[in-house]
Amino acid sequence: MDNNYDAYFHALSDPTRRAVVEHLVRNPATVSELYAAHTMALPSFMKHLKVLEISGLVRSEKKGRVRTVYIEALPLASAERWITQQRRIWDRRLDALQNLAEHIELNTPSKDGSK
Amino acid sequence: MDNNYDAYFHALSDPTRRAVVEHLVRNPATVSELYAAHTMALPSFMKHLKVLEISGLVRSEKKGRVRTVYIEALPLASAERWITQQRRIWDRRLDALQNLAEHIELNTPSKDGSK
DNA sequence: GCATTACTAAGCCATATGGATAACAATTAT
DNA sequence: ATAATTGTTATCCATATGGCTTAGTAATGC
Repeated sequence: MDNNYDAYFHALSDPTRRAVVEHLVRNPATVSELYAAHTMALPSFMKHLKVLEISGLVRSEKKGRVRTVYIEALPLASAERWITQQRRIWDRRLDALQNLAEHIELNTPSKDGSK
Repeated sequence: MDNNYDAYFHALSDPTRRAVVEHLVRNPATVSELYAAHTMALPSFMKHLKVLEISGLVRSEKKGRVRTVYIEALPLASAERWITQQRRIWDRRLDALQNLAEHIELNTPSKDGSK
């Protein structure tokens, strides 16, 4: 079921790597193109790409001396689903509490003190 | 705008911490209650809680000797939104490519070789 | 008051992380 | 053939992380 959450979330926990993802969802890009937006040394940047690739969020192919990097949609969707599911459970709980509050309000004696 | 993505995603990159989140979206819980499901030493577990709390994904209050932990909905939603947005951009791109493909197909000479 | 419960603090340790530099391919352009 | 481009490999470094133990403190229960 593609549950590599540790790696997915770890990969997304760094701003450089999120910037790469933000680039790649718009267009595949070569290492140089991706690197252009950043100021660190290239080998440092390459490490980030490797983290992304090992996690599975990204795939790459080398042709000649140029490596092109592509986003992988499924892992991103998988990470999204985990969060969405948690939020949904939380939302349902809020609803339940809300309903409970209304129910109590309806059955609570008002100012007249009637039991 | 509550953009603490580094901390949010880092917090979610550990299975122990995700388990805590999964628990807390259903119910607030004390440290002991949360700890019950885990086998590591308590101080190790506490470190995970601290990571969650510093990130902002979680809030806690101490009453007497008991600390109760609550989920914070907004950061979770914020992390979700970041991913959702990336996926949407990616989806739109796919649609565009799909449309392009159809367009080309319509305007492509078929077997008869007609121009 | 004393024991138990529920954390908290301090410090140790091995490994991971995020940065750097230097040197080395391997392609492609001139 | 040489030079320039585009990565890659190998090391090094400081700090962070995720685990541990040991020794507290502060509330509560008996």
